[in-house]
Amino acid sequence: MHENYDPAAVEAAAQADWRARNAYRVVESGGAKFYACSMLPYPSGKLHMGHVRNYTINDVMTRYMRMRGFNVLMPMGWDAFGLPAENAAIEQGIAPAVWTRQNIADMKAQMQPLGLSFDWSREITTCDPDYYRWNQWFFLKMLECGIAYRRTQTVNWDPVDNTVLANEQVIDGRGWRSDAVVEKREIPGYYLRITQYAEELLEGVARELDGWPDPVRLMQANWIGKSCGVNFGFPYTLCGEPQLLRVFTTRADTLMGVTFCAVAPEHPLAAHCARDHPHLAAFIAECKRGGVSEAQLALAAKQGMATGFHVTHPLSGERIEVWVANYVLMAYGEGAVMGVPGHDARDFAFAKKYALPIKQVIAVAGQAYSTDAWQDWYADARDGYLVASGKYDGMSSPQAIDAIAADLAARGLGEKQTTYRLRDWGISRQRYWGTPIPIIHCATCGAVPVPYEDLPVVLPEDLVPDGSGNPLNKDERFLRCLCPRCGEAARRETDTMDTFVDSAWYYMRYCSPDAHEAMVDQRIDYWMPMDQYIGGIEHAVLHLLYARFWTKVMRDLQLVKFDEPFTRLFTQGMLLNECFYRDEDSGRRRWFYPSEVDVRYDDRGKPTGAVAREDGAPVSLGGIEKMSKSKNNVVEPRQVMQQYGADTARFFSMFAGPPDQSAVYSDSGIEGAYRFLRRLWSYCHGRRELLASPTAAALDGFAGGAAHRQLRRQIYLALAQADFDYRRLQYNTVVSACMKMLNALEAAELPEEGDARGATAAAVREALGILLRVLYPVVPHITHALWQALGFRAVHGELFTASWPQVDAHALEQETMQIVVQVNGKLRGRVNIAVSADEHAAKEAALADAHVMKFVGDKPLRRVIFVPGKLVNLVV
RNA sequence: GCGAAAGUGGCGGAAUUGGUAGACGCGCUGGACUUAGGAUCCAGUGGGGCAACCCUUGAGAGUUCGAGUCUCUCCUUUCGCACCA
Repeated sequence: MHENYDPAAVEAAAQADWRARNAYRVVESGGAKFYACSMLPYPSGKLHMGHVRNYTINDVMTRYMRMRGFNVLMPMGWDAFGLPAENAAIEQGIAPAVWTRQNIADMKAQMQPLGLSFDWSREITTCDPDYYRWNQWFFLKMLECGIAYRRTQTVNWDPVDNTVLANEQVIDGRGWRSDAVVEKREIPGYYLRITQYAEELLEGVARELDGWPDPVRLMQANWIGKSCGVNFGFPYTLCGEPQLLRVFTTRADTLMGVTFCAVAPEHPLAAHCARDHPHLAAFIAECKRGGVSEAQLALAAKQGMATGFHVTHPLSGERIEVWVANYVLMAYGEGAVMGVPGHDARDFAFAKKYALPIKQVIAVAGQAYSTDAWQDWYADARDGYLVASGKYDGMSSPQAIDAIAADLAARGLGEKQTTYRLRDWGISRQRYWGTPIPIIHCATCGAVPVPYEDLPVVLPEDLVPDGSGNPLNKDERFLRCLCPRCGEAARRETDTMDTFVDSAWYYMRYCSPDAHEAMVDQRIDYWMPMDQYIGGIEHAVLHLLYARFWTKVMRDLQLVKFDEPFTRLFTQGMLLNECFYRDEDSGRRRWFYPSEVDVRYDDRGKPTGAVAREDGAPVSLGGIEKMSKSKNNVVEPRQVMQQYGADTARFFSMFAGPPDQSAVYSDSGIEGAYRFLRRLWSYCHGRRELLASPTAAALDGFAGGAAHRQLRRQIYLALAQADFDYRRLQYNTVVSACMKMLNALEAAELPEEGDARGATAAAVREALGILLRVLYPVVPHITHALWQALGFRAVHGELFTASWPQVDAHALEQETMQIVVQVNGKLRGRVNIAVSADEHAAKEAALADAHVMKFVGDKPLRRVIFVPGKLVNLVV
């Protein structure tokens, strides 16, 4: 054993041992299984300190569960399709396939030294044909059963680059590369009918996902956005034919307050009215300009224009004018709304702007209604009753909704309906680097599915996008094919699938990555549903909802037997860093790397400012921010690992804060972690001879002195805390428990001579055996080395197969204990009493304390509260 | 605008869920050892006060023998949704 801790040597040796033993390869062999998985990363090529934290959380969890006896699966893969590879291709002229595979190799190489216990034999790369062929296969299955279908979609179109833009590529209504004004275009695409599962997805949130964080469940529920109301129509006549202008409302009770109707600019009735109305046509065109993102639409001012067209009120028979309004969404409900300015804040504002009549039909006792200004109670459906509504007068809102819905139904004009905010999932992307949609377009047969036996449709990997559209459209080798139905020459679909398709089911493929004949095989019954999924909160809605939907479709096609894929979900926090800047004379803001800055403190340790090392002149504190290149506050794991080793990086990232919250990187925190590991090493080095000496004293008959008993108690108390915190995934306090153990060991004054030597050796051996095992999941390398050097391996086998230490209840026992004495709830003293003491004995002990008596005085005792093991409170 | 979460020393954060607030670490102060140390070790470190004591978990109320923890009203920050009819 070397005297000094040398992380590089320790870590290389430990990893060599694990490799030689194939320590993390896992098979489906009986026993309780535990499947824990981190969301698969995009291979950007750079490993981030944030990755280190995320995967260490996963690794700590699984190493702990292995020690608890579980058969643990912890896989890793790559979300390898997507836009960044195409952007890199445009910038660097490299094929996305080459760029992506190189990045994967780089990232894997950076991950390796961290000592993560992945079973690499199950690695998945989503751009491999062996993987994405099952995207294609399942897509065809979904087409067969009607879950997948084709329809037109509205997209952002860049008329200069001739390409479709994602919402985030539209900046101020212009293409991010070309700067051309973006148009909306209608093009055909494939959709998945996730709305068919809306109710089940919502019920699952409420009933089955109790292992998920509440914010995520809430976000999913809001995203699905169920609302119950009435769908009905306003009759009108068009070219002599009776028609209905259908609307959806949750407030049918306000139907008698309707003073106008409003339709979306894309509504067919709007187009009809605009034919002889150039002003209206111009207004509609104006509304359709700009991006399609909803956030942009929401910021636009409410505008509308009357059409001059009228419909009939379904109950009163009044003539109601139809308006076109930009705040009505074609995609929600019927693309048309009834306007009730009296009881809807938005309609109220609209009516005020265009001088439309406002009619009160709901009253609340004690509240005065005025059309001058909006008040929140106008829209309240709880306390109101109907007025000016004919036969419905006096009803409560819920009663009126039922009565009005029944009357509409009786006239054949409407019915109660449940709608969802959730919309079908459009999976077509006019992009090259993705899974080809397995469809062939034939001039006579139309869109024909590729036969199953012809899968996979392989994506050519040698194309280099240049920014002007999808290169597949120019690749004749790919395009040319024969129609599977009529055998004539045909062309392949060039759209590819959304990358959310890849991530919707990859975690199932880990269970049987080598299954060549099927998407998944029977091994999935062993591993799934996953016990613990780990990922960022940013995936709270889309990815997790798509994965749940995909699972339910797989279940309905009898591929799997479970309803929900992820039993528990853990959302880990981000790693942030300080940043520093100086505004230069040129007006430019210069960001300093934290290592270029010295922070100054006053005598109390309060920071007083910071100066740049290069010139000693002050710099400003920019606060704590997400690590980003532009702010110069990125820390590369490589630097930390080279200087201090992987264990220090792991230890720091676990100790920095609770794993579910964001944490701040700090150099002194890294130093502190390194200091602890060095102390641990040197303590063990100092005790190696004691531990090597033969000892007759077995722990069973261990009767050592008070110092020995105190040490054992401290160690086991810390073990109990660590075990509790491992179970609730609070690894920062696990680390703190380990620090307490080492502090206790270092502080213990144990005899090392004569008869007591054996007892001391036994106590220290027991304590270190526990400490090394508790610390192992966090810092597996140094503990591996110390376990061997101190002779534990010879007795108990390898550390990575060791079992979790049990708390010895006997060691925690004590004869007397300190309890707190309160007088009127204020802390006034501490007394030692027997553990077995009852309330009476505790009271007597408390009253015997001089300091306590000072506060009790001769006042009569009104009440005594005794909490065994904690305190006694004297109420006077 | 709607919804959610969170505010604890100079800092990161503990407090096993109503029972000793500030564990553990960082930083800072003093000391020891040193040619030197930004290495290591020892001691101190929420605020006020000479002291007895008093105050202290964003602010204010409330429930309770007892509140960081529960309730209400504000304030601040972060996140999510964003015209959802």
